[in-house]
Amino acid sequence: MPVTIRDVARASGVHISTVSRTFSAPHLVNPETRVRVLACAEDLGYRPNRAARALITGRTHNIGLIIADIANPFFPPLIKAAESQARHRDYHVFVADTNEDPSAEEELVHALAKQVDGVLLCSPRMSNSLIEQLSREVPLVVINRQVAGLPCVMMDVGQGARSAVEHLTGLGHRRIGLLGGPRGSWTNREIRRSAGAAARAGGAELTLFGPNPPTVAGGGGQAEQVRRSGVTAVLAYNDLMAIGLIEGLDSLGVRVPQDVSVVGIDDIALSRLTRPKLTTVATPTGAAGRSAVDMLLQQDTEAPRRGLGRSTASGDRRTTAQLMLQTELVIRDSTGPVPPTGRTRAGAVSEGPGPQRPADPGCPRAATGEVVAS
Amino acid sequence: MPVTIRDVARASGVHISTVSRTFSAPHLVNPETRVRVLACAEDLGYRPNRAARALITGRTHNIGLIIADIANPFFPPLIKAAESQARHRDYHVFVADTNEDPSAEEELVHALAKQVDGVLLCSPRMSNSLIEQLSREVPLVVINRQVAGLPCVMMDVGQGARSAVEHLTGLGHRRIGLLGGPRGSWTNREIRRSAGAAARAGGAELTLFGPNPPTVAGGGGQAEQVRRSGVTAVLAYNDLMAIGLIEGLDSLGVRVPQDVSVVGIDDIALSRLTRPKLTTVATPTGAAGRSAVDMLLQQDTEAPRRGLGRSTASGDRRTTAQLMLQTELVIRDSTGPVPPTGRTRAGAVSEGPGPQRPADPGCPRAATGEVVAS
DNA sequence: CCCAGTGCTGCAAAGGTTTGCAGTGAAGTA
DNA sequence: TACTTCACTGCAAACCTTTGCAGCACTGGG
Repeated sequence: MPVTIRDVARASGVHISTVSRTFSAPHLVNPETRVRVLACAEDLGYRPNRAARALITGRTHNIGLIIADIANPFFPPLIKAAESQARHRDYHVFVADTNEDPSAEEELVHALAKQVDGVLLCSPRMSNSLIEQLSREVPLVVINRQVAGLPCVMMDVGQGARSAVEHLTGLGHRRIGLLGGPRGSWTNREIRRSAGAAARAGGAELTLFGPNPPTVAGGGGQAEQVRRSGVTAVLAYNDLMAIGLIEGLDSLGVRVPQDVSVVGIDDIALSRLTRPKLTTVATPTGAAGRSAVDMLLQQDTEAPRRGLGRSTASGDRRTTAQLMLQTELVIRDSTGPVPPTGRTRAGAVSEGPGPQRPADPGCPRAATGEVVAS
Repeated sequence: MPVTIRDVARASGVHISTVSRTFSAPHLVNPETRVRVLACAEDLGYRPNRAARALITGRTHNIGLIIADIANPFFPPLIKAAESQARHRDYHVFVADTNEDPSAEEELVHALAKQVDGVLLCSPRMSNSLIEQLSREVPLVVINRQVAGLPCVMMDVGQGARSAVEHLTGLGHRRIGLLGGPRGSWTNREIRRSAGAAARAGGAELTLFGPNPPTVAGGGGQAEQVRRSGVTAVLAYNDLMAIGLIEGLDSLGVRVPQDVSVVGIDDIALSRLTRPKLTTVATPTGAAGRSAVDMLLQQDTEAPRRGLGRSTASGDRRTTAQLMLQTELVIRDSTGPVPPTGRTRAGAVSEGPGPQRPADPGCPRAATGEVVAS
């Protein structure tokens, strides 16, 4: 039923190789023949079978993009940017979602392996060693994570976290919470490290809440703990969690930013729509998507799949680029000066009663929180 | 460099067909041989080439999912549901985004055609005839649209629009705006038709604003026109536009729902996070994704790709299922009674000065809006 | 002793395409 | 005329699997 190159050859009275060339190297075939073949192909509705073509050329002109959670609005801009960049270079992007599940990630890399020319691994949750192993099966570019020997594009979320914490200490906050993200996240480790250092430098104490799923619910679920801990400001793993936390605090009667300041990370579109508008660390997601595609395609054209280049197994560790993109703190309405009644060690000046803090049931230090730095 | 079945055969001292069977029909090979082959395969890191396998079996175990705009939070739940359903049946889903561009849709169907066993076309913007034509190239299931002769899963957005308008007329609104979606959208036509009928039945006048891109910006861009038109309530093509409209109205000093009521469609997660919480028509996106996968896979198993079944060209139009899923109005905080000072024809009782309407510069009727029904 | 059956494995064709090489005929050159 | 060049086209191998069929060595029954 499906029409093949053979049908077209028969219909137009030429050999299949001529039909093939009509599509993949038109300048090699006589113009007259070409139009005839093209006409027949059009007639029959022939389309070259891309799978069969890939089998022999070793090129699919597809890119796989594996995403931890497509429902997180952080990713769509990255996806769009990658797609647009790929389109310019005549590639298609296939996206797959893993539900934050490491085993699904591995599974998907295998599934994609021979159907794409390379895979963009976005915020992977699996182990470094597994990633390295998979990279022998198909060219990989890792986004939002650093793994040695592989091309990576990262966002300098450490710098962002530092700026955020400095912003908070600058506002007088001395007891800051860190709303942690998912286990296994490189970004999470970076944030934690840098925020810890910045807090120490600013004379503040950092309390960790987590790990949590990086979702609105994940943020909201810690509202009670945050309230009880007595922190006056929180840096969240991402905007979604920050928004969830604000929601949760709100329903507990804690106002943002009057009672507690909250800052997110990512600067998703949504962060401009909530009330209060979210102070957050903007990450260059579009640039990340574009760069990742570029790096993959460059690596791909450098290393011909077939024929020469029979890379001498060892010792040709290509100079794998690792790209670090800058982030930027965007100050909006969810952060403010430390509340007058807040028990900050630095002894913020009390300016009268001010807004009433919610009841604090005798648990002035971290409730479930672990003190990371002080 | 890539290790093939031949390498494994050589290493384990058997014929390639035995290796093949070890993976695709293990019960046909001697247990001893099997473990030896498996060991060698493991050793060499062999993975069957899915593209080559697909070439001969005619099955890829992949499903393509083409989405109009991945950044629209309406889609992720559908994608997730489809993926999970597919996973249960041992299929993978590849998602592709078209940026609401009809030509990208066609392009993508071709690109996916031979690399998947079928394609789910979600909210397509191309013409019916083109869709039918493409369906001869690869099995198709259409979501959010009705096209004759093809399996479709739709949401009864007409019923939803009707409920929404009835809700509004029940609140006393007699001048209702319809914030239209993108050109070429089946959903848009359905909404318009049903909303028009419901308005007529309720004695209300319906004013159309649009078409617009189905985004926050698309909704916000009509805020000025909506204000000038004098409508007291608006039904938006989707939640995103509703939210954008609310934002836009807010910055014009028009309050929702006191001055104008707004209802969206889709019930995306975001609609519970905005202030005011959005009244909207909930659409069963998860069920749609699951059903679409089921329909595709059923159709796929019915029709063996190779060998028998050589369908007699005409006359075997399989009874193509068309599924209509129910929708439901969710009343939250963005709708309220018609404002006392509103110039409604039904003559709502004036209850004193009430909230001041914004200045209306002598343009009491539809500004750019087209009256659809009255 | 023959035959059928069983359990496993090898053989080779098939799937749709690309591509190096060789062959064709015609035109151009000496 | 003979030789080269040129533009085009056909041939066949190759890519990596799967799978129907046949062959093999045994076993057990008649």
